[in-house]
Amino acid sequence: MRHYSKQTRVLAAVDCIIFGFDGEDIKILLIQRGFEPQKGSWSLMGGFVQPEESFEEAASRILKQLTGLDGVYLEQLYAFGNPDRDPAERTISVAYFTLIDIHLYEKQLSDDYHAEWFSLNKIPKLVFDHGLMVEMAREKLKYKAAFHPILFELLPDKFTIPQLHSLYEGVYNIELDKRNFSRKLISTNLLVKQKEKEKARSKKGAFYYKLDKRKYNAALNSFLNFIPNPGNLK
Amino acid sequence: MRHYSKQTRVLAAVDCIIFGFDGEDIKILLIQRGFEPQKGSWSLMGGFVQPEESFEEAASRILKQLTGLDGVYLEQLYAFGNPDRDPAERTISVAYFTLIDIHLYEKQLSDDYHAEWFSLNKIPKLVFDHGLMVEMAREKLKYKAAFHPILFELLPDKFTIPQLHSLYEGVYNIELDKRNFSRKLISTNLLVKQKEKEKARSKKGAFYYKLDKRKYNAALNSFLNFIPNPGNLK
DNA sequence: AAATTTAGTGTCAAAGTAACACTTAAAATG
DNA sequence: CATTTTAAGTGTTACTTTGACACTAAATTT
Repeated sequence: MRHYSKQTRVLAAVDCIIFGFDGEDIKILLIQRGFEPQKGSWSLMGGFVQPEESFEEAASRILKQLTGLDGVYLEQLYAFGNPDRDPAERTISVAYFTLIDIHLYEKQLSDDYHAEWFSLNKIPKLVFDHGLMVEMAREKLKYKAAFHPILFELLPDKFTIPQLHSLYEGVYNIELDKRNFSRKLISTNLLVKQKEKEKARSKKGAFYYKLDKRKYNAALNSFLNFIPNPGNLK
Repeated sequence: MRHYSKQTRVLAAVDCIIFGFDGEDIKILLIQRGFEPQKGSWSLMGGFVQPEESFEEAASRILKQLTGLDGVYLEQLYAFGNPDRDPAERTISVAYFTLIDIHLYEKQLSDDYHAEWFSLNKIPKLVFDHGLMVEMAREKLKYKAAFHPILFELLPDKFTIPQLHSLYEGVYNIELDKRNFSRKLISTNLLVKQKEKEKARSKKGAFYYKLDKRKYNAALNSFLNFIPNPGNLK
């Protein structure tokens, strides 16, 4: 079998933008880089693609390494390939964005990486082009969540409508009328009301809901419309 | 400067899915592969990323090589990285999809590549994973064009509403009511009516329109809604 | 002059959207 | 135990958007 002998080869990496929601703010999980160059700087979790791996497998492996979680929402964001993006050697990176239930992470926590959650408006300076990756991931999250019910991935199994409400307000950084929001949510028919209430957040307590998994999986690929005047996203 | 000496390197390529519209059908431009493996098979136009190039620069260069065109609509589609996608040697490929005015191409034509336009429903078997790339590009075109006015990139400077109408019907493979379609189009305020008519397509002739470039550039990033019941795209 | 072909336009009912305010449940307070 | 506090939960209305639908107008061909 012939090879393309005259072409130069490059390193291939993946980096993960990991989103979580603690009930107050949208956050992303960052680590302190453990090796040179720029050891000690804040960075996305990433790693090199191994010889037998696809990009997606590499991203899953890296995600599992850091969070202990399997089977989380994972979507390719963009391939970054500027020749000088890593000063050490030409390295292309395929960025993946992932949505996890932050509480599951807390349970699985095995902190070999000095990982920390950062609110989106308090992201520290990041290595290489990771700042750009985060920015693009944010945009994509906004864009996609305006039409597809992906933000449920950030919530636990049981959640309340007020929780969802703050989540959407946080992602879009706007206020949403709770009556219209609630009506829209209910009318998707994705939610199944539970009998128990969540009592931590308020005196009255709010009913828990669960996702109807079957309908949810179908709805992931259809167009809902969660955001009024989606106007100028991305 | 330290290097990541233990990691394996891979080849990096870009491939272009080039869409055009001849007034009848949506087509893509394919070439006959000029080198092994699979020399002579139909393939997307592609090439290796050079040491000083970003992905986007590589895609522009390759596009220019084949079509002679500069400054065309170009958007990253997806990074393909399965270990065995190229049997010769591990090669990752970043696919770009591009929209060109097919008539400009005809003028610039310099056929060193045995390039041919193929209607979307008559795509031949393609090398490697190029068939998958084309499929994803189609999906993305549908998805994006449902909300953003990108299909104008496929038309010449002056175009008629009936032309636009067939274009949209072709992309979505549905019939669109021309009254509603026309109303929607006009109400975007992106179109400027010209005084001349196009007379080739019909006896009565249809007025030409041009894009209001300023409004168009703004509108590329906003949400319009060209397709009734976008229902289940992608 | 008549026929053919495609461009271009208007109405109306239904659905969806956004704006808006009060009631209710439960705990905390005095 | 009565009152206060806090956040949950719910309905109405005007407006806009959508989709279904059919006729007239312009120009060429016969």
